[in-house]
Amino acid sequence: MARAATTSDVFNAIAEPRRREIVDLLARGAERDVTELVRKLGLPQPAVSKHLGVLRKVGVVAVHKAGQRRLYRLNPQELKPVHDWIQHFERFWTDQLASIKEVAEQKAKQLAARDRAASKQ
Amino acid sequence: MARAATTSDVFNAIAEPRRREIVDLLARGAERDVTELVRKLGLPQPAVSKHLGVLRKVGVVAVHKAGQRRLYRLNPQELKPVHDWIQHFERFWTDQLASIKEVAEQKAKQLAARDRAASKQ
DNA sequence: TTGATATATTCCTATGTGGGAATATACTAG
DNA sequence: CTAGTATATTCCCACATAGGAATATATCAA
Repeated sequence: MARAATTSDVFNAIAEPRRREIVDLLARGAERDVTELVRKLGLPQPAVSKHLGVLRKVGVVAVHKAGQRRLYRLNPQELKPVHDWIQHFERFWTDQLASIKEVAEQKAKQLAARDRAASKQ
Repeated sequence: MARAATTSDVFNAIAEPRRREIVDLLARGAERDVTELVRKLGLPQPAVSKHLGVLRKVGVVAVHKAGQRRLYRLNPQELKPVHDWIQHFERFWTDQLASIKEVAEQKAKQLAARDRAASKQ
């Protein structure tokens, strides 16, 4: 099999940095039309339309027509699977802080013990 | 340009479901050797080794030799960029609960109003 | 109508994929 | 050393990309 399609799920869709930028832009504020996104991203318009197409297919963004423009908005609940998955690992970097502190304290104790042993000789 | 390499960053590395499974397995517990992962995943050994190679290159897992086996462990802090990015959208689904409730209440009001209007005719 | 603007689509190509199969490498036991 | 076990690597292929260029489609304005 080849690599999964970018449109196969959210994880594949957001693997592309430009698409994450688009999501970021749509998160901060209201709807935006394509021209606005083109300007902010500094990408050619067809590239932006294609990225929007991918995000549309996985449901991360939604469109509606407004005259000759198309207004895109974020559909944030479609990002939730990513959040749910990554959240399981949150404890690791919280615990990590604690364990780094612990290790440091252990080392300090060992050094102190060594010093005491050395001074006895 | 073609699609970015799976080894180019964490986002691309974890886009593959099997690799997320591997991460999940390594998250629940201690180090595991390849054979163990092969058994749990039900994949051919070369496939597992290749997935581990990708995760190694982006730093999500680390290996050390133990005799003829290689023990893999999770390197959770490398997942943090994903967490940091997705966390920005957390507010959306918290707010969403509130807004779903609101919408439901609005609809109920509208239905009630329509019923009242109908009964007046 | 015609011309301009906004957006999407199509065609192209270089590239990297994931799985299968086979093989290479490394280590261990006897 | 030899056989066996554990793991990685190589070669294959069908496939989907992302960007570029060109074009199609839709809507507006005059």
